[in-house]
Amino acid sequence: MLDIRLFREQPDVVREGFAKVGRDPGLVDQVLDLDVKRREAITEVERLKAERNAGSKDVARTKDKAERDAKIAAMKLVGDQISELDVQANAIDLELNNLMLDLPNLPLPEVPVGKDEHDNVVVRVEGAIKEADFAVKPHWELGEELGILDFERGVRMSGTRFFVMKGLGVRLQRALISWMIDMHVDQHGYTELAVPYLVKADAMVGTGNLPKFADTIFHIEDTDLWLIPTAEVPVTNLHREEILDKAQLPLRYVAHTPCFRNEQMSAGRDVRGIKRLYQFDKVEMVKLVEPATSYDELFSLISNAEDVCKGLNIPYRLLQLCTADLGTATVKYDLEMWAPGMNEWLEVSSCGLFGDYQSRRANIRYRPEAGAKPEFVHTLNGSGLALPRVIISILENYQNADGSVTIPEVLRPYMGGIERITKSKA
RNA sequence: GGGAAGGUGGCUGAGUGGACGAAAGCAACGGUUUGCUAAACCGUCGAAGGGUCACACCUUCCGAGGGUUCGAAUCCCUCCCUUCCCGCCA
Repeated sequence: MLDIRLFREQPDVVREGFAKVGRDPGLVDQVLDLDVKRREAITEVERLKAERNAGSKDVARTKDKAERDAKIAAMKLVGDQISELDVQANAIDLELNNLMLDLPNLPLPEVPVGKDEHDNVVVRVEGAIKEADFAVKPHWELGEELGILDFERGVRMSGTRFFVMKGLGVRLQRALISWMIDMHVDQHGYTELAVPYLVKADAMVGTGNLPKFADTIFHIEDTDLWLIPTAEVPVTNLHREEILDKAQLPLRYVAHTPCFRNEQMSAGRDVRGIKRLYQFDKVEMVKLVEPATSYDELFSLISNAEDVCKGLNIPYRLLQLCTADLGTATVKYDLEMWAPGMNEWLEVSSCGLFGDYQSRRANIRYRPEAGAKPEFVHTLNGSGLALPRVIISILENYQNADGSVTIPEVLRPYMGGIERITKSKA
């Protein structure tokens, strides 16, 4: 959510930002109009309430019965007016609030303006793509042959976009999770969290998933619980409604969770393999920081995610997303790993700086110094990394001519020293 | 799920219809004193919104939402949460 003062003081800045992300700049005027109406209503209601408060105190002091009754009668009238106007004021307030919750964040000036993902900018490519001297198989073929991916049975029990992982496939995923989290904790200074996978609507509103993106997340019927689409939701909301000490910042958290996404893409797109699923595992990094440091924190976040790619020794590239792809961030970079079997770059991380957009919604503040007014923190998050896609990249980059897959060296200590996945030993 | 007791400011904790945004203590912050540390003393010390150049000032908030009343932290209703006991279960 944006600061209403920005609309009052610099409406053109907001209009320009909305235009860049493809939203109607006229929304600014809707906000301003409601803001004026809201303040008029509040002023009037408050005037009446002040009158009633004074009048009620006067009643308490009045001893004469007749005089007292007259004053009570007069205040009753004021009370009736208040209840009437209160209803109006609340309606305006609600309308404004709903509108504000629906509005996007503003992109930073440097973000390239674009219409869709084709306008994202490749910042750099790291690692060389090796040409194999055999036909590289896509992971779904390789995984089924090795007996570590089972699509048929996953679909039978849960439907399309679900799968089952077996044997060394699961072991590989577990190894990745442990290795990545250990790296972020031991080398990058994050604190590990285990969080709920179901959260209340308020938490979803806090991170911006509700109300706007309700059709992309799963809701548990007859409850106020929603399945998290990413650990970003419970982790960012960890400190909702809190005023933090400056000394606590920056807070850096890492958590592994499953992620549930009600993908609304066209039928038939990305249906093969484990690229796009209704449920997948991810290691996520989240930071709550002082505004002045947030931009630097974004680049250290990206670098933390890159260290995972580097450790696995898989080619990857860094993309700066254009205004069409920002989601609710002010600026965002993606990491994409090369998948030679699918012959495409796979998004394995999305690192965004959200400014105070989320903290304002979730009401997460800090006190810049003792006695000072609380201010909103800045929030950031980035995958570190998304598992099924990293597994795709490992299977496809580390496959051998005989159909086996070599385990990346960094993961071997987490897999009991196993060096490769073969058909007979999967 | 059943029973009991509770939810008040950063924390502890008074307050059962009228000057209560809320006693007191702790913590924090500023100052005085002191050779240093500590202690003592004095003062400040919740949030949101409106308003103001800035103050002043006004409104709201005592788990949440309704209700009663001229007036609610205080009375009534519903819900949520916490703790303990019982049941159930990993």
